[in-house]
Amino acid sequence: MIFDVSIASVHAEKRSPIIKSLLALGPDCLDSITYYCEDVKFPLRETHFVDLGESITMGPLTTPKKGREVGSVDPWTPTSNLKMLISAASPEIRNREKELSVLVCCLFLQEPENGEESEKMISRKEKSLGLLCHKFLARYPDYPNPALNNDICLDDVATELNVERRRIYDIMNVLESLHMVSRSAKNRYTWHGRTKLAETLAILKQVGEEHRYSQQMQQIRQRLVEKEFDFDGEEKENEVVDLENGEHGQKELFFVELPGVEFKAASVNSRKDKSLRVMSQKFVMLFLVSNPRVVSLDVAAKILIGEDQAADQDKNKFKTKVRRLYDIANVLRSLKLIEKVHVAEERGRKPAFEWLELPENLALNSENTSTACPPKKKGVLEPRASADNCAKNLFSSPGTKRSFTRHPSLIKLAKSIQDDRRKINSAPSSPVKSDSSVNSDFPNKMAQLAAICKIELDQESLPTRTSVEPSHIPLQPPTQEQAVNTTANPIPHALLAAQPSGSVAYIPAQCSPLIPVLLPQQRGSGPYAVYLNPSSLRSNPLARPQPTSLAVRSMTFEDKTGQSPNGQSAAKSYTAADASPSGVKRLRSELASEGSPSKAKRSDPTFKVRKLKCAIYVIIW
DNA sequence: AATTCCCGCCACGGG
DNA sequence: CCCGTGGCGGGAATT
Repeated sequence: MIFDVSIASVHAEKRSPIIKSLLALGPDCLDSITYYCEDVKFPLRETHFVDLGESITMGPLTTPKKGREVGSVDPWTPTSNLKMLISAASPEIRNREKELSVLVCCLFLQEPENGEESEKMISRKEKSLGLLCHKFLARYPDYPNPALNNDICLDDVATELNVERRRIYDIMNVLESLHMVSRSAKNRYTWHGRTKLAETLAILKQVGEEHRYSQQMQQIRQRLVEKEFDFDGEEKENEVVDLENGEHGQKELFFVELPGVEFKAASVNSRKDKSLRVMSQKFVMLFLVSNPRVVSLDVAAKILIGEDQAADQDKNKFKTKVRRLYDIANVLRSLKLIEKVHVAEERGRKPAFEWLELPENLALNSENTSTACPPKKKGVLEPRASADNCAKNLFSSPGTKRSFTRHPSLIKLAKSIQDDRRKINSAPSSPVKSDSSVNSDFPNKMAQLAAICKIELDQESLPTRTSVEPSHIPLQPPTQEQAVNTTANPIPHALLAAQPSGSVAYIPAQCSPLIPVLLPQQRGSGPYAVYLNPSSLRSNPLARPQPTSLAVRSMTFEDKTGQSPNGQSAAKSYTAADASPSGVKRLRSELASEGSPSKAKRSDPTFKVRKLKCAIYVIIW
């Protein structure tokens, strides 16, 4: 049996990391991967990967290449693989009953060391705007083919991501501020991805300079410093007045548009609104303009206020502004444009964000920029760059030249995916809800799970990201913003370099007990659970009962009591309603909006997992 | 206690 | 008046 490997509902362009991740697990690990189909066990490994192996060299998993790497790239380690993989997971999985489809999901759970606390820490994070944005972004390619249908229907998105509409607006607003999307009509957006990003940022930077944001920031910082350092006297005399001096008096900044992406529906161009959009743009400008590309929240908030409604008593205004900034920051963060850091200060630390350079910009503007082709990633990075490109080619649109032979079945696969995608995109999408909602929330669970895993990973593998104290300060006048820790990147390299990348030993050592998770019980060729065979990875005395798909199912969906069927407490499920006090409230409002036809039924059985270590999320069909 | 930021009420403007 | 938008701030969850 030959299986094609693909990652359902993750856009083709974003799949290669996942595939690479699988490959990087190493042959020995692949050996131990097993999948179950109707309780029948099949060996996985080569059947799946030989296929791809033809084009995607197994190189990465043989020689880690530990040498010097370019800073921005994660070292090629299982951990980073998993992280990539997880971040690429997406909720959108359409029913594809016709095709041979196998869903693979390996969940590595760590035994609850002392299982009591950490009971429900997931609830809030799992609803964060950043996470939501992640899920949203996974559905679309970074560089969409303009010829294709890149339509976005808010209703569909909201339904599929299982969130209130309101939240989608938040995301769309900041995406629009970067011209990653544009409103095409009511309830409709067009996806542009990152094709215009560099251009937009260039413009924003320019506008930012025109507005002298750099100077303004400097002033504010200055003020803050002396206010705090100088006997904290109350001489708050020097108002924010001179900020607006110059001919820019009250030259309110409106939405910065792009030549190409004008406002489509000639309706929306009113004044008042677009606040979030504009604020987002300003926020970004601050980064582009300030020299150490770090801006703290309060400074940003001050500037945004000062310019908006001049002469407005702060305090509450300030607080609100900061709230909005968090919102914006969260989506910028999931876009990987900024990252949270802290600036050192006498009074402890201040929250701040640091701009992350676009990989696009690293390659300068030495090539044609008109195509929809993503900028190459500079082969300098590492050997796996070739595999990367190749993987990309495997799934990208026809026409792109590829230097590898594409296996016939892969061609078919790629085509299939695209057809599928087309179908999805062109599906009727008025206020009509997705009919086949029977299984429509399964993907959500998957994504949720993966997302949760990601969070866990982020937290546990990057503990130094925000906690390191700056030991050196640039020679320039030490504005607080400059005292930023810059150790974030180097650390992982140092640590991980020590251990062989893609090492086989890593998995067993780190992720001991393995619990398979999922899945939906659709008839036909529904998804099936796959997991690493514990025995082959590590002799576990408490050898779990050989999980059948049934067992798996019950483990994740049928346990409402919070007690895992087979005595395991690693994975449970519960309904949103009984999960928290707020659930009651929500329930009520749900009932209130019952009548709305476009309102998706919010049954929200959420996974609760404790001590999640890492997860693999693969879909095969 | 401070920091984050989710949630959803409700206003606004177009149809 | 209805509905799509999205400003806004209470207050809960986290740190």
